Amino acid sequence: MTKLRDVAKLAKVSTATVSRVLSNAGNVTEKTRRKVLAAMEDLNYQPNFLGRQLRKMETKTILVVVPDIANTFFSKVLRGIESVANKNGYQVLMGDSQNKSENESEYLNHLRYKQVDGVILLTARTTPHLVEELSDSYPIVLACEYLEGSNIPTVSIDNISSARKITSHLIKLGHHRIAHIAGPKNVILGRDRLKGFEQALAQNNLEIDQILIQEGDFTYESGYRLMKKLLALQNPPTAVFAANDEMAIGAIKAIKHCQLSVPEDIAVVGFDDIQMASIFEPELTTVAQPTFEIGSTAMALLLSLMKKEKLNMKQFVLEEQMIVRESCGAKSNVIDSS
Amino acid sequence: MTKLRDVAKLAKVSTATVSRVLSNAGNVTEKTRRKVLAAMEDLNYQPNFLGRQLRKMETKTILVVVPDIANTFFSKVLRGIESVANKNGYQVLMGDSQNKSENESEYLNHLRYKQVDGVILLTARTTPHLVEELSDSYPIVLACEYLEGSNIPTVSIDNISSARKITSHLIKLGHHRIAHIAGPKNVILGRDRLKGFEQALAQNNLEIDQILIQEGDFTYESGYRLMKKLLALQNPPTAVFAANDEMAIGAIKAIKHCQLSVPEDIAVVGFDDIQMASIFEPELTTVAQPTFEIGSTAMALLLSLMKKEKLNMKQFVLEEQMIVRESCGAKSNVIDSS
DNA sequence: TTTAAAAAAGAAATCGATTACATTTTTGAA
DNA sequence: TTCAAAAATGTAATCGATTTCTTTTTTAAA
Repeated sequence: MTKLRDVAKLAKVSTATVSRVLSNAGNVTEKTRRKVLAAMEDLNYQPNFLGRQLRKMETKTILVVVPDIANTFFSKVLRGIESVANKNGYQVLMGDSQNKSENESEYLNHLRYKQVDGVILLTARTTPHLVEELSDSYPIVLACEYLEGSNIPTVSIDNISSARKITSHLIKLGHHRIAHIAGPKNVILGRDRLKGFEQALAQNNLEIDQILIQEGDFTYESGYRLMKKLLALQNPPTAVFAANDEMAIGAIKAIKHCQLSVPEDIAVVGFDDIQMASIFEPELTTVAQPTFEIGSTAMALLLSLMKKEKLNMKQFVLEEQMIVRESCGAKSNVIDSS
Repeated sequence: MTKLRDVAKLAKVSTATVSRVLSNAGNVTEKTRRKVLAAMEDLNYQPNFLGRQLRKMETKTILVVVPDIANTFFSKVLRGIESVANKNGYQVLMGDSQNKSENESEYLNHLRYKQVDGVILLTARTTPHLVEELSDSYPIVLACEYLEGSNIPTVSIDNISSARKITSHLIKLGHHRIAHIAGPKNVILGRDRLKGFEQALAQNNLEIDQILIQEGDFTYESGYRLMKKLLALQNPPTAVFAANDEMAIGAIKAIKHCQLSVPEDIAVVGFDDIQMASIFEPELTTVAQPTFEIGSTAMALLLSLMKKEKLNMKQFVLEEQMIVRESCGAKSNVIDSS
């Protein structure tokens, strides 16, 4: 490994001068600059980042912690993050927490150890306490999920109101007995979407039947399993709101396996608008989050944080959009009523 | 930031002793050890990795470069990598090259700059030259893809033979006019699967009609678009082999949109066995790669490389498995003939 | 030509931990 | 008790680049 000092020696200048050439800092004659560049070329010199990072105490790298890389929803958020990061000279690294809070905390240590300059959490299952504590000293942004009653910079949509809207949509279509395949109770998204679901029922004076609320874990399998359970009820639901698209697809699959059809026998709606939502049959009615924008906003926020800028706004709630497709039966309804 | 020196001062020992306690190096009395640990506790000391890394010239981190995180196939390989990595005290970071070779090269620079100890490439679109060159000096393992005529450590399946097998399967089912929606020509996987396809035709004395070979880019959209093109032919194919599941699903969708059905009118098979392959309707006949094992083997290989162990075997070809489901029509055939 | 200001270049400290080597302390056999 | 070997601890160099502080050189106005 040739190092800066070797370049300096060959070019017959000091290490300081080489460093100045390296960082384009100015105050270097064109003549010396050429001499140094030639020496670098000669020795095929590559600066060692560890040295630079140690001195500058920065890595120009940020870490994104994802709960589950297999979930394509997050990949779009990542694209948003990367687009802003790269424009600003930052590298993006990903860590997959695999839905385990231990892994999440593990990744957060990268901050303590100065391995990355900042972190965007697409999941906040770690003890809120830890995130709060770290957030005091290091740049952290939460995206998609958030921490209740916390002041940590956050970018997300209003999950409660979106869930309320899509549930109301089912109610408007004439359903009274609506089930909810919920997300995990320990995840804020799960709790919020449940809350929105319950609010919609309450607003329409519908009773909340606890047996119709089943807690899944955002996977296809749990959607399938819980739907089977709901179908086995004496009085099964006529509509189901699943807390994400994967579970919704699982639910539809379960319904089909019972020789029933969607939306004719049971209407199903999901949440997230993953790619499969528009490919699967029936096409899924769901809530589309502005994924790319969530990512880019989060990264912009993180940049401000890293620059220690004064923030006049730390929490962003972006607009979501309900996308009506086939699985809720609205379209066939429209045709019927026309 | 409290540093090692502060701990040493508080514990009234030398920095060397603190370092020894930190690394459990032994040669420290239990008494001093306690004193040091107490001081660390007191100051809430967290070692700075940059310092350690610079000195030891290692980061205990490896980087996995993925061509497209949105493709769930890779997430399973990643799980295999992580499982072995974590057992050996390595952190896994991911970089998404977004199918661009510039990004790929960019990520490879992490090696030069000593930001990671090793790299696993799940994509090798960069100029072979660059990878070859880096591979001389740094630990690099290729997984899934490989470089022709290269000696770089690699873990993959035999794409040519798998493609040949699944094409032969279609031929055995009675198809003579089989199309291939290929992967990109500049990706070895694309070329290999095409080669296998052609071999199968040749072995069965079927003519290769170039119009039936369409080059896609592994995305759903390209599968859809190219299938539409194939359907518009005067003499369309009766079966299609798509080089991956996403394109296969796109193709099926296109067929359905033309009021035709799969497999009755046209049989379709894919490659990879992503989760959607068994959820989508009709369920996809495809080739299942041992994803987890590819990942774990690649990581094990990388570990040996990083330890500079002598390798008696550098290239691994793992067993794949053809999974026959509905989309090829074999099952309905079986029922017919029974 | 002189001289003050500006620009260029160099010397050496620094970032934080590790470690080779040196020194001190402890151990235990003679 | 003595003393050599082993164990514990300390000192200071080191990893590679950046940066502060000086010193030297250049520039340009007087």
